[in-house]
Parts: sequence; structure tokens; C-alpha cells
Amino acid sequence: MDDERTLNLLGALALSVVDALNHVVEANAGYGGETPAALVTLGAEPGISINALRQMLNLSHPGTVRLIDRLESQGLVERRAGSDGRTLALFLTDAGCERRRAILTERRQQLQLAVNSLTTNERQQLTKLLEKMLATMTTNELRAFAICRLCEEEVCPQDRCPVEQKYCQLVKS
Amino acid sequence: MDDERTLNLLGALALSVVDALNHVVEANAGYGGETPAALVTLGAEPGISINALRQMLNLSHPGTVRLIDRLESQGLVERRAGSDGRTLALFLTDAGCERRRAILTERRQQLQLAVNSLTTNERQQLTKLLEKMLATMTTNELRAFAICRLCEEEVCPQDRCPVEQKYCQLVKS
DNA sequence: TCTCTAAATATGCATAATGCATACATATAT
DNA sequence: ATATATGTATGCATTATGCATATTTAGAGA
Repeated sequence: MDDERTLNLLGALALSVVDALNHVVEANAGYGGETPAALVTLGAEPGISINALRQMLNLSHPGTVRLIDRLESQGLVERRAGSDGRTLALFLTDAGCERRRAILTERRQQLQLAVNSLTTNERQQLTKLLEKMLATMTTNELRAFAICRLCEEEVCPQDRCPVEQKYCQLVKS
Repeated sequence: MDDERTLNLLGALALSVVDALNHVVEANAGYGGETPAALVTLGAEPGISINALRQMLNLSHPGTVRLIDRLESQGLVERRAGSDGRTLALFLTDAGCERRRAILTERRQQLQLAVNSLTTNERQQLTKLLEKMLATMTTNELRAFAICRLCEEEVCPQDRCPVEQKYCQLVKS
């Protein structure tokens, strides 16, 4: 029963955090859905194909094509020739990079609000708990990408990201 | 820097949890957006008006009318006469109650997956941290409703819900 | 080399979920 | 009684998305 209460609290916090993120991003940039995640991911993985992006964002192929159409028409993304005659390489334009930075800044500020209430000690506790839960939720490579799709990867050294770690384990086994 | 990493982890966990919830609910019930939240809220607050629901879900009025249209056409919600000639009273049908229970069960199971990795002691730590963060994020009455809009309120006695508590403080002051 | 299949991308069409502007109905206050 | 506020509904549009299908290019086998 107490345990179920904890579940409620976790669900509520997750919802509240995601609401806050979506809200600031939509208010400032005017788009929702997976669009912000696309910008963040493209910044972290320049030159990937539409198909690769599609898998990371867990969208259908047509949905991803249209998403890139929108971003291209806004001058945020460029389609360039890829490794193949079929394959495209996607890159953020300068404006796209700027937009991405804005999104990440807004995200960081919102998250900071939640964490501000905690003492240094509590933040360390929280970090440990988050690491454990994230490792549990990383069940395969695509989940790993999905979980991290809005992260500032500059801030999370790969060898300390619980999601990456878990995925590496999965691949080896 | 370490602090920023904690922020990333929190954002990633929130995203992952909400993804998981959306995914199971959409897979089983076939709808997304605020529809599940509407069913959960209507079960917890039977007889509320469209306008009240609109505020809790943070939707536009027309959006809420259409949402109720959809739920009514699926036989999950009934519009009855309200306290007023203008005002409606919304109720879940039996099918609606059942759907709501299914949503809450799926939600609970997904949340359980995340928490399963933690020891009893860690769960207590987590509970305390969540309580503090939720209190911080509850900045007004509408936020309070929004944060709790997917909770199983049966499980959270009102006097122990950090969100309710915080809201009560706000009202008194 | 030619042809078949697979892979990457794109397009036509449809739908769900939503918003804005506006209309309509009822209540309340002066 | 009339003006204003409140609650609900509708017309129209848009964003984000999916399914089915077409198109282009690559690679594999005869």
C-alpha cells in the first residue's frame, strides 16, 4: 500500500516534469511531438539518416520524413547526400543548432527547479536511485536511444550513463 | 557539472516513465493525448462540468468538448444535466469505469517495473525525495490537479499527498 | 550483364487531437 | 428588463502522426 503510494508519486513527478518541459519548449519554439527530440538527437548525431532517426524517435518512416520536411522548411535541418545513393545525411543548420541549445537550456532550467528543493546529500541519493531505475528500464538498444533522446549528452560522459552502460551489457551478452 | 548530470538523469527517467505509460495505454485502449487523464479524473471526480475538467486537463474549452464527444460516442462517458441549466455533469459509464481501471492497472505495472530495482530502504528514500520535489513543483491549484491527473487517488490519502498539502498551504496564505 | 530483391526515401490519403473565433443558451446583476 | 457573465457547442484550421504504396538505388545471383 505504501509501495503503491510511491508508485503514484513517481508517476506524478514524471508527468509533472514532462509537462513542464513540453510546456516551455512549445511556448518558446511553437512545436511539440517529437520535434524537439529530433533537434536534440540530430545535434548529438550529425549526419545520421532518416531511417536511423526514425528508430531513435520511435516514429514511422513517413512520420519522420514529414518531421524533417517541417524542420527543413523552417531552415533548421539540411538534407545532404549520404553514404549511399539512397541514404540521406541530416545536419542541423546554424539556426538549428541555436534552437537546439535553446531547447536544452529550457529543459535544464525546468529540471533545476525540481532538484533545487533537495540538499546536496539528497541529490546524491537521487542520482543513485535514478541510475538504478534507468538501468532497469533500458531493455534494448532502441529503448536506450529513446530514453536519452532529450539529454545534453555533453554533460553525461558515456562511461557514466546508466543507460549506455546497460545497453553495452546487453550487446555483449 | 555533476549536478547537471543529475538533471539529465531526472529528465531521462521522467521521459522514460511517461513514454512507457503512454505506450501501454495507447496499445491497449487505442487513444492518446489527454484522453486517459480525462477518464482517470472523471472517475475520481464524478459529476464535474466540462469547464472544470478543462482546467484540470489544461485544455481549451473546444478541445475538451471534442474529447468528451469522443468518449461519449465510445460509450465511456455520459453527459447529464448539471447544477445549472447551462452546466453539464459528466459521469463515467460502467464501461468507462472499467476502462479507467484498466488504465490505472497498466500504469501501476509500468511504474512497478521502475521501482522493482530498488531495495526497501531505497524506496523509502525515493518516496521522501519525490515528496520534496512534488511539493516544489506545485505552484498553484491548477498545477496540483494537473500533476495528479493520472494518479490512483484511492492509494494516496489526501493528508499525505505532497501536492494536495502544498496546495492547501498556498490557499491559506 | 541482367534481373530480382532489399533498403532508403517519398507521397497520397486518412485520422486523432487539438486550437481560435464565434455562436448559442442560460444565469445573474443592476 | 436588459446587459453581462458563464457554460457549452460548432465551424474551420492545423499539427503530428500512421498505413499503403510508389520511387529510386544497391547488391546478389544466374
